[in-house]
Amino acid sequence: MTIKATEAINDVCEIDFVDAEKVKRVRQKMKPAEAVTLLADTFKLLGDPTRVRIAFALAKEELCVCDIANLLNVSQSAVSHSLRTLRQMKLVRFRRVGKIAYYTLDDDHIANLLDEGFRHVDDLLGEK
Amino acid sequence: MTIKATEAINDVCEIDFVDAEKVKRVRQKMKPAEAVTLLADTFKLLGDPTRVRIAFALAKEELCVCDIANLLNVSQSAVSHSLRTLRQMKLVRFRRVGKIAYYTLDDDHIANLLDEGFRHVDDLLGEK
DNA sequence: TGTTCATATGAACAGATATTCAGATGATCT
DNA sequence: AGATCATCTGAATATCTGTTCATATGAACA
Repeated sequence: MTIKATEAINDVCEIDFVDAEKVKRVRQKMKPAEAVTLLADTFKLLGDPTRVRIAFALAKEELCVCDIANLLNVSQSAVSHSLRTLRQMKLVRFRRVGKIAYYTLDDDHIANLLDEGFRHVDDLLGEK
Repeated sequence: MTIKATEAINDVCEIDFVDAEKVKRVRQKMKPAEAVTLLADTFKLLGDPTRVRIAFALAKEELCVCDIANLLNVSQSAVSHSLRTLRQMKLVRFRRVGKIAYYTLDDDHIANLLDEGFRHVDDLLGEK
């Protein structure tokens, strides 16, 4: 049994699938494009050392913009920009007390992602 | 008790910490720069829909380049480029059988990251 | 009201990135 | 050896991204 591969993209090998059954099985498990895009956007957000550090710090304590900037030795503007994108993607949330804005992680999943991620890199760094 | 903030970056508010104790506590918990950079690079790698789909598919089955390209409807060249970066960062591993290269996830942590990530976005998408 | 302070924001620039294209490599088969 | 096939790779390009700079906002306080 063979299945002709799509020819929409000319660079794709125009042969039959190497293992059509396997591909079929995987295809059924794939997530909808909407979820994939959203997940990629979430990872992309964490794909920056400054934002990783911000998120990690906020996983430990609720912090205001100014303290984050000082803690990480990054300009207030840069922190604010980062926090906005993190906010837009619902990774962090904040409450305002007077002129001070206190930020926290909005979601336990994010703390879990960071933990699992650090476990991964610790393994990598430990291998040497 | 007050601690004078660093003045290295002029945009940072040059005031004392809003909560010096809290900042001190967090600072002690922060991860070394090396680990942070590596983690950010890992997230960055997953911050792309194509690579999320590749990694997710490889979490389910071992697949060759050609089948991945056909499955995801992406050019073989693009898949190969993506796989190389995933390989360099030790997210995937491959074995070669003749001319065919079979790829799998190199690390359970990555599958866990994807699972936790999809749980997060499913929550987000469910809220609407 | 005027000043100071914490935060937010828009524009702009430098550096990074994903994809495409063209061609290389190395394995299989005739 | 020559042809075909799967995969890899370098260069080029168009797009995106993080930071900075300058400025705006809006709260607190004198």
